[in-house]
Amino acid sequence: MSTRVEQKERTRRAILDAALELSDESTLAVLSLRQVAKEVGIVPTAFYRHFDSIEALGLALVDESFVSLRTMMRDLRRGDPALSDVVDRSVSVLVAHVHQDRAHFLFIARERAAGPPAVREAIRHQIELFERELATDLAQLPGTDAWSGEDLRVLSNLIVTAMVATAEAILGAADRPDAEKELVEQARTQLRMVLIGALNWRSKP
Amino acid sequence: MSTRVEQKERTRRAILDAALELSDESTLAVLSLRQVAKEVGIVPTAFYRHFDSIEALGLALVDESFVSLRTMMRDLRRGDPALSDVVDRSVSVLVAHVHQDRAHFLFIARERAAGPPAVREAIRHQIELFERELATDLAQLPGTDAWSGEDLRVLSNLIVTAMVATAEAILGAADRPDAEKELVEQARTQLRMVLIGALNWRSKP
DNA sequence: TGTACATCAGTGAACGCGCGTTCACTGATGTAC
DNA sequence: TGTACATCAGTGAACGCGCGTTCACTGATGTAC
Repeated sequence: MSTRVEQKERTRRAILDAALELSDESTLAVLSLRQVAKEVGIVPTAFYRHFDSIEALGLALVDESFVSLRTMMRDLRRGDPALSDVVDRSVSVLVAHVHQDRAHFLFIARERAAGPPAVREAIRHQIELFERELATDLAQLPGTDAWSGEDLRVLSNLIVTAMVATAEAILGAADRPDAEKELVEQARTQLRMVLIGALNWRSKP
Repeated sequence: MSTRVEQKERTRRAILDAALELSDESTLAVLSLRQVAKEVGIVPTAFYRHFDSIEALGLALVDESFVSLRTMMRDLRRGDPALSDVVDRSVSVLVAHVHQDRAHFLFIARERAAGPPAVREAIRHQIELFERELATDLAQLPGTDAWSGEDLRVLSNLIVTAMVATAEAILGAADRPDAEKELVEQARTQLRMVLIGALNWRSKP
């Protein structure tokens, strides 16, 4: 096994980790190549051996973050899709992943609104893929036979929007367990309200 | 009437407008005092006659933006609170205000996620006030008698979250009227779904 | 196995630039008498 | 109304600093024979 290749990969990882950690406190937009290099312990010019620019680094971080989100999605699909406790389980899995992957969630939350256009677009696209997957899952639930594909998509969008907002609120409530507990309860109630609305919904013909 | 005071106010306005326009393309965090001064046509040091820092300027812009949102809220409350067309009217008013006050909405959308901590907190606080007002309005609707105050708050949060997401999506769909039309239709459907869920909801005892 | 050469991640000096902030200033506007 | 003084928004030079990017380089690792 080539030591040189391994070493390069290790440095690349260190750059990604440093950027993630540094953008925890501000934004990719104010992150300087020199700050990242200093944090990693390399000279600024060595950065270019790994990425063309901070923006390219940002796109790599988006990819990486959504790999983690897909793992969450897989966790969610595992187990009984019965409606009874699907809400509680979904919210619990979301909260667990927000804690486990805090840095990635924080990164996405920030850059979604304020990142460079290419980064924002990449995030928007990934969230849209997410919504489509959720729509497919929802179509499996009993009681959705009368729904149009369009209405399934609209419902998915609403659920994803609410879950994104919950994740962002939980990130903001770090180290305030009581506030987090309230947010979790709120998210569960909201999901239940939405599902009750959904089950009483009939698509226009 | 003092010309000196008027002139100072005019320069202050010009600084606020320039900052709003410049942060349209990026974020407050990367906005430099020198850029703003250049845009206004004053020397950088003159900035300090009006604001202590870019962050203080940001807080002033938050206040200003929410004045505009309160105008929107007032527009919404005007007219018949009957449930029949409350959804269509609410979404229409939101869309109209997003267009009319595009710069302010864009500013809030960005800084809400990526602004300096004090700015983020100010925005969070204003949105919370908003939710409370909405909860008060919802309590006037027929069919909510059986609701707890807590559930009213949770419902308000869900509605505000969905409307914020709609506003942000519309800002992102600038100059694509067909995409905007779809977003408007989606927002209406989502609000109807949520209200149907709400009307079939009974708070826990 | 040993040698000669190629690769390439990381180095370090240097550049011109825009930044926030300081300071003493200017001159038009405002005020007291 | 006229004069002498005070106020203060805006000026302009200067500072030290961190920035992205260029360039020629070094020396350990990898490869061909």
